[in-house]
Amino acid sequence: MIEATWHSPHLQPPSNPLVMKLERGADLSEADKRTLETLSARTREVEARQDLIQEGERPEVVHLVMSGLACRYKVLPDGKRQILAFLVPGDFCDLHVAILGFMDHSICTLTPCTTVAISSETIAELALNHPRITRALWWATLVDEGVLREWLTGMGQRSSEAQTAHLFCELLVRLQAVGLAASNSCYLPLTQNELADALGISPVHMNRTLQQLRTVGLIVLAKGMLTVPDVARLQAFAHFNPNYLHLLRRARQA
Amino acid sequence: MIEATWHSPHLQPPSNPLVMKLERGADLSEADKRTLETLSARTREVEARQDLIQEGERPEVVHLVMSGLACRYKVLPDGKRQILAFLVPGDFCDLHVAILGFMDHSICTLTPCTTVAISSETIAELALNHPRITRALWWATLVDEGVLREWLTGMGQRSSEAQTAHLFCELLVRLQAVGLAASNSCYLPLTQNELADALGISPVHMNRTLQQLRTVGLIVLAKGMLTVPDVARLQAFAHFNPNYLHLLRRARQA
DNA sequence: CGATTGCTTGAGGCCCATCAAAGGCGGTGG
DNA sequence: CCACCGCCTTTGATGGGCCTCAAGCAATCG
Repeated sequence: MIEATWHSPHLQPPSNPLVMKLERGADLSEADKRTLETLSARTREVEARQDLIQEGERPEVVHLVMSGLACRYKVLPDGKRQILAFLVPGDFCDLHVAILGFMDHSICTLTPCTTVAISSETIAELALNHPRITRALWWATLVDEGVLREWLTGMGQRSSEAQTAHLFCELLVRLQAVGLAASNSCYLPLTQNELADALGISPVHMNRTLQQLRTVGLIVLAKGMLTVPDVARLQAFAHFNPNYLHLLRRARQA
Repeated sequence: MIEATWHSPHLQPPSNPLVMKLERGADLSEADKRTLETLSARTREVEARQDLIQEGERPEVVHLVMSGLACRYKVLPDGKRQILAFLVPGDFCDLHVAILGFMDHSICTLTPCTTVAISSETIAELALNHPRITRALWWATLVDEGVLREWLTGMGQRSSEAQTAHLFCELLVRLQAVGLAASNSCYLPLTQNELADALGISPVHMNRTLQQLRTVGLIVLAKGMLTVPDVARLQAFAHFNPNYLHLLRRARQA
């Protein structure tokens, strides 16, 4: 059962994923961490394949993913879908909407998710009284932009194999950063269809690309579990350089 | 001469492009506008094809384009280049670097440019004493992210013709927003090579794609001048919806 | 007037989309 | 408990979009 995998004991975040993530981007005090934990305490369970927000909406609250997997996406008039980002625990859905006013894309869950809705008043209060947290939130937003640039580069210039390998490297690192991945494996309950929509290729070709990566021994992917036999080799194959994720070295050593 | 076209009298911004742009994202007071004008007064001329910043750098200043055309880009180990964004007058190059610490991509001029370097102290002072300007700067950053999402969507899901048409629609609107385009035409001194690197296709295919758009009468593109005979038709062809540029309606009417 | 840069065109072939269909696998219900 | 169903994955066949290589042309410039 997909849900069980994300909730299985040894992959449960040892700490709050929001705190773990934001620590990578800013120096937070103990008080800051407690504030964030309180903030993310009031959770809500959402089923798989539910829209959290839709394009055009003007949400009053900011959504946050605390467990499960979600994605940003756009749908074109002809029905084609482009997945713009995968959201893992600790990721915000719509921090930007306070300034931009409305969503220019939608967000839906891919697996059952635990989410938190944070009121805009709370965000405003953070901005006033918690400068380090505010900085960390902006850091998270800017990292999202960095990831977007890397995806664009991959889609424009990399082969489908390299692009796929690169995505797996990225997800492994991001899940590790929130305590949801071992050193060379993680639960990744994405369908090939979803992967295809993220990489901009057809599902059939996605399937063949994965088979190719499996055949050469770069990945083991089955039953929602990704294992990377040789992480350095996969990273070399994908020319993966984690700089664009802007994780502090200090935090990485911890 | 490319330089001359950008400096030709009738396309000279009637007002400061930075002010014109930021007015689209926030309500600025007259004092705010004067502050921005003062800020952008100390300009520097840069030749075409010069790097303003390179990947990995930790610039001490924030760069701003006041005239000319520049781009964000990444180069892969095999030498392939992906252009991540076109920067037009009024656009910032590296606002994010104060929080992210280092550049995860490079920026170079495509035409001769006039740029401004703003010290990080000045930015910090703005953050402290000019909340509306600060908000406008964040707005600009978030719009950049929206543009990135749209580009990703185009690269993944649109045909090369639609993607190209979409880019032209975008640039026309963005240049209009800073007073550098007429209602259906603008100077656009991009080589087909540069366009190809932005769209993620080969230069040869870029050439054929442009010919196709010309043949069906959607665009006229020659000598660095883009003319769109029927803007609504081009927008319909590209399924262009300017929402993602987040230009305030209020300002759009002005 | 060579040299450089950008644009254009042709030929051949690969990558990838599309269409179609068959085989797992979990879940449901009789 | 097994038949059935839906979702996902896999496989084959075919065609087209796009890449690469290669060469010719136009415009600009020292």
